[in-house]
Amino acid sequence: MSVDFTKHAEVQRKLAQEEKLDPRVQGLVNEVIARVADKWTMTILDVLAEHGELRFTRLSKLVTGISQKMLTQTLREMEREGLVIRTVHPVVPPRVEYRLTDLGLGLGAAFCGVWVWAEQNLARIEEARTEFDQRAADAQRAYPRT
Amino acid sequence: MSVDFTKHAEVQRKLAQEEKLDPRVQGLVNEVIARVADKWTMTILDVLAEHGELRFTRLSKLVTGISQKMLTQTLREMEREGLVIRTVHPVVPPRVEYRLTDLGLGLGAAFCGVWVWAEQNLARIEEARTEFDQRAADAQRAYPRT
DNA sequence: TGCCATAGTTACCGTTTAGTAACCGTGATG
DNA sequence: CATCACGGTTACTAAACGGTAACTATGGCA
Repeated sequence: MSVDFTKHAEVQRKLAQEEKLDPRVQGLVNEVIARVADKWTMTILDVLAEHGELRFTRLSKLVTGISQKMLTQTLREMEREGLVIRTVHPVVPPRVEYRLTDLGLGLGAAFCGVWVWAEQNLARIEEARTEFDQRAADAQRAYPRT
Repeated sequence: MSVDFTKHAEVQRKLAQEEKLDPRVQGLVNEVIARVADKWTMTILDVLAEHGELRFTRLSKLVTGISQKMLTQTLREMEREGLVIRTVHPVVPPRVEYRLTDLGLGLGAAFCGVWVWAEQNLARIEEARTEFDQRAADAQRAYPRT
């Protein structure tokens, strides 16, 4: 329940510093993050960080819920961004292996913090949600819509 | 160009550990991250971390490019997740202030790593992209579509 | 009387995204 | 000759996203 204001102040300083460094960069960084921080990309990053090198079918089983199409698509994008390396062995049936580049591993490490945050604060978020919804329902009862 | 394998191994251990902790959690965490890691949410988080407390109109000017609708919408979602606090002063014209909760500040801190990563690796990503596109163009020239 | 500012909400509509399911090539196998 | 495995690609469709513009409420002010 207590807050580490030292840490927060530090974060604020960091964020402010980056703003000052280069105003143009902000947009680019934001774009990169937006591109990289999507649902499937993060899950694939995680799975590849965990298992090292994986073939397409194996990957599709480990990334629960993804469709073949989205897996292909996301992997291509990640390859384009330089996050994964795609190795095709010219045999039949085809054998294609995917693994993270240094860049990909670095991103995995960076995301680790968010991952940990999410894990640690799951309960708090769910709590906040039900509380919010409760307040919304109360307001609804007080001022019902037409 | 060199790789810090120590760090990477560490990351892999961390990620693996978390997997083991609770398989159900993975889905939940992923959902939370997916919800939180969108373009506007991150930008707003950033701006609020930098400026502390802001009114609606001021916020809309600092978050360049956002429409009134999306700002309202995103702020409501963030409030629901417990990331921001919305304070309404019952005066006229209305005065509404937004600021981050501890949870929001914590998320900002966690994302800081990703932010730094993106900033540091911008060049490498752009490089990877042009390289990829070049290879794609070459392949295209070698095997033109019908 | 009419207009201002603030912080929204709502209706409408085009764009983007993601999922389903079918199809493709190839060589080995039955 | 037909089927399977593997790693895709493609067409179709439903849902979500996000932008514009108009509308809301309220008290103060000219």
